[in-house]
This record gives sequence, structure tokens and C-alpha cells, in this order.
Amino acid sequence: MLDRRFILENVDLVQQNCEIRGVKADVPRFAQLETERRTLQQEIEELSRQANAVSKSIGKAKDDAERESRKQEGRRLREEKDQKQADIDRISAEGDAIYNRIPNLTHAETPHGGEEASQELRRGAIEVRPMSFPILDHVALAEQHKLVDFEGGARIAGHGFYFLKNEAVLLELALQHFTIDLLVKEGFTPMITPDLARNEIVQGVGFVPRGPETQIYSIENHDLNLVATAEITLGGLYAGQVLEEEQLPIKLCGISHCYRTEAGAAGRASRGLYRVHQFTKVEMFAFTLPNQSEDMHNYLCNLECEIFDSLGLPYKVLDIASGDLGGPAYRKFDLEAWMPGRGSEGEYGEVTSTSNCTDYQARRLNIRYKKKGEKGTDFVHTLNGTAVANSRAIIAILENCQQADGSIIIPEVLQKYVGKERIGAVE
RNA sequence: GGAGAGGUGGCUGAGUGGUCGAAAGCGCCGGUUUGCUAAAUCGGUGACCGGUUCACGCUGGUCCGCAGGUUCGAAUCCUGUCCUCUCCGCCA
Repeated sequence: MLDRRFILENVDLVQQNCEIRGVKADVPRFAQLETERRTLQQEIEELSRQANAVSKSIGKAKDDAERESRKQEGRRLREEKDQKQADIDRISAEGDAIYNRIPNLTHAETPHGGEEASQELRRGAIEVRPMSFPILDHVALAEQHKLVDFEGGARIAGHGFYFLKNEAVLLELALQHFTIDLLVKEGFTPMITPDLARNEIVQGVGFVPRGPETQIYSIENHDLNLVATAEITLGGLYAGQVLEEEQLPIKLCGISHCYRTEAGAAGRASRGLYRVHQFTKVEMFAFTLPNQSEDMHNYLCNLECEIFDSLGLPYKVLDIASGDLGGPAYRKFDLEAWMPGRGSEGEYGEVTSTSNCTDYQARRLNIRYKKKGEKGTDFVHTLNGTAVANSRAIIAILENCQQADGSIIIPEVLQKYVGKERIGAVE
């Protein structure tokens, strides 16, 4: 969320920002309510002050009669205070409903508009390879090489679940291992995170844990939800804490399963492994000083590029348009990898995403840092980025690395982890 | 899962209804002293939300895990909840 005071002082700017993001929020109304709330709050504090003074005087009262009259006075003051508090609660409820919808500010270079306005920043090092043979999609390839059991997954847990088998398992482990090795070299602390998280944390990171628009599975009779990404657990790690300035930046990478209800998604675009209810992901997360976050964002994006370049997969990098950003993101880059089997003649499909959330998440999660030698604290900046989302990376690998003879050459950097060079080698 | 104990400032830890934002010690910051360091000694030392000020600052409120309740008044009493520790049970 944004700083309340900042909103009051920049009503027009915040309103405009809502508009470019396609968010309906009545900022002037919020400002009005917030101003009222502040006035009331001051009145309450004055009443509290008086009541406190009265209470203190009771201990020193010289006789019972005076004591009793002072008690009356105290009661009266606190009742009056409670009245005003009820007013505040009412005003706050309306104000907060608006406040919670107000998204983060937007980077100056972010293109304005909807999904189609997102701007291509660059391409990866590897060109799309022309294939002079009938191209199979990953579902066909997986079937041919017995890599995924979709029917089995559906029988166990329903559509959107699957068993990985054989080399797909090795490939998944290899992707994780390769990525973690790379990130550890870059100074990230590797973590394996909980797959469940409390409502409070889920909400703090910016996801909606329950209710009609949720994308999150929740556990009945528990204050717990299956995480949709390790962003939730890594971001929540320091909730409510004050970090030391010299600890920053903190770079974490976490392996977790990711569970998504994917309500309302269906069709060919979600065929096979593309849109599933569970997958495994290595996520990068960073806590930085405010003036470090932009550099960190570019760094995370470059790491994503490095990973996909290393895998030998063609991709493009998009600067995501304002209307397509989630609430917490100030700027977002997506990597879309070339998937030859997607659509009728191949399409790019999103494989990773990195966001700079500036202080928006930190304010919700109450993550601060203390400046050396200065009074007070300030909110950190948080950033997240996908290092590798296994299901989609596997699609890109299977489809891009297929050969005329139907075999699949395993990306060189993964071969030592998989223990072979090719899936379905012809003798 | 069952039984018990406990959660207080950066840390250790006192505090069982009022003058307690909270003793004391440690740590940290500053001064004095001292060849240097150390020691000694004196003073200062939490966060958050407001008001006021050009600013140093001054000032109100809130915070003793969290949320409620009782009371004129709660760190202290009551309820719920989360967490930690010990013992028992179960278990990869």
C-alpha cells in the first residue's frame, strides 16, 4: 500500500496513476475520509489525555467523595471517547476499502495501456531455430517419451494435476539444481520454504487468500493456505521486523511448490503443462534499500535472461504495461520463451516474471530498516523474480530441443545433472 | 495430540491494579580521565501515529507476543489466539 500521507498530499497524481492502471478508486473520497479521520483521531487523543490525567488524580484524592466524583468524570470522558472511536471505525472502514484498492505508483518508463501495450525490450541470445520437420507440441512429445501422466493426475486430483515420469523427473530436478547452483554463486541464500502460509502473510504479499476472486487454495478450518509462489513465504519471512541497514540488500532464492486454482482458465492456451494447479518453482526475492531497488530489478531480470540463455532457449523480454501490472508492482518484466508447439505455428509463452514492488509490500508486511547513526526507520523495498518455473521451462525445452527423429536433446548445462544427453536416443 | 511452564526495551532480567515506557545489569552513543588500547567515571540511549517549529527541539496519544474483556485506571486480573520450552503419546 501507499503512504497515507503521500496520498493526501498527491491526490491528483494518485488518481491519475489509478487510471493508467485501470483501477477504479475514488481517491478524492479517500482523502476526504482520511482527513476526517485525522481530525477525529486528534479529538480522541485529547479526550484520552484528559481521562489519563483524571485517572492519575484518583490515586491522590483526599477523600471518598472526591474520589467518586473523579471516577464519574473519568467514565464520562471515556464514554465520549468511545463514541468518537465508533465514528472513526465507520469512516475507516469506508476509507480502507478504497485505500486497499489503490495500487503502487508506476515507473516512468512503463508503457501505458493494457496487455497489448507491453513493450518488447530485447531478445535472448539464441535465435528461434527453423524446424524442417513436423513440429510436435510438448503434450505429444511427453506422450511419445512417457514423460507426463495427465490421466493419472486427473484421476487422483482432477484436471490440472499430473505425474511427471522418467526423464521429466530428472529434468525437473536438474533445472532446480542448475538454477540453485547459479544463484548461490551470485550470493543468494538458498531456501526450501513452507508450502503453506497464514492468511495474514498471503494478504501482506498482495494475494487474496479467500473469497470469490481468490486464486489460492485454503485449508478448511485452518488459518492456512497453499502458497501460489515462494514470493509469499520469502516476502513474509521478515514481516514485522526491523532490519539493519548494513544487512541490505538481502538476496534469497526459494524452492517451493506452487498451487493455483486458475479459476476460469481453459482452452488450448492452457493445454498440457502450461496452466496447471501445481508446479515447482525456484523464486528469487530481494529486500533492498530504496535507492538499490531499480538496479536490483535489472539484475534479477538479467539473471532470468542468463538462465534461459544458458538453457539455449529463445525468448523475449517485455516491459509490462501499466494496465497489466498487479497492485504491488511498480514495474514488471516478463520473459516469454519461444514455444514452437504452442498455437498453430508456435507462440511466445510467459516463463518468468520479475517485479519491483518498491515499498508497497513492505508497508503492508511492516518490514523496515534502521539507518546507521540516524533516528527512526524506513520501509525496505522488495523485489521478486522467477528463476525457473519448472512446468513452463519443461515445455520450452521439450518443444525447442526436439529433433527430426523425435528425440529431444537435453540442454548442455543440464546434461551433467540429468546424466544423459538426449531423451529417446536413436541407436 | 495430552499435561505443565513461559512470552517485558538491542540482549539478560525485575515488576501481580495507579506516580511504570517500565528497575538493574550488559550492549551502544557522547563527555571526562589516561602514552595508545583497555579500565574507570559521568551523561545519554525504543518504536509507531499525530500537533508545533525554517531547524535544534518541544509536545499529545499508542505500544510489555497478538486480539478482545473487566476497571475511573491494566505489563499486572479475565477470555481467546499465536509462539517458545519441558514431559508424555504418535511418527518419516
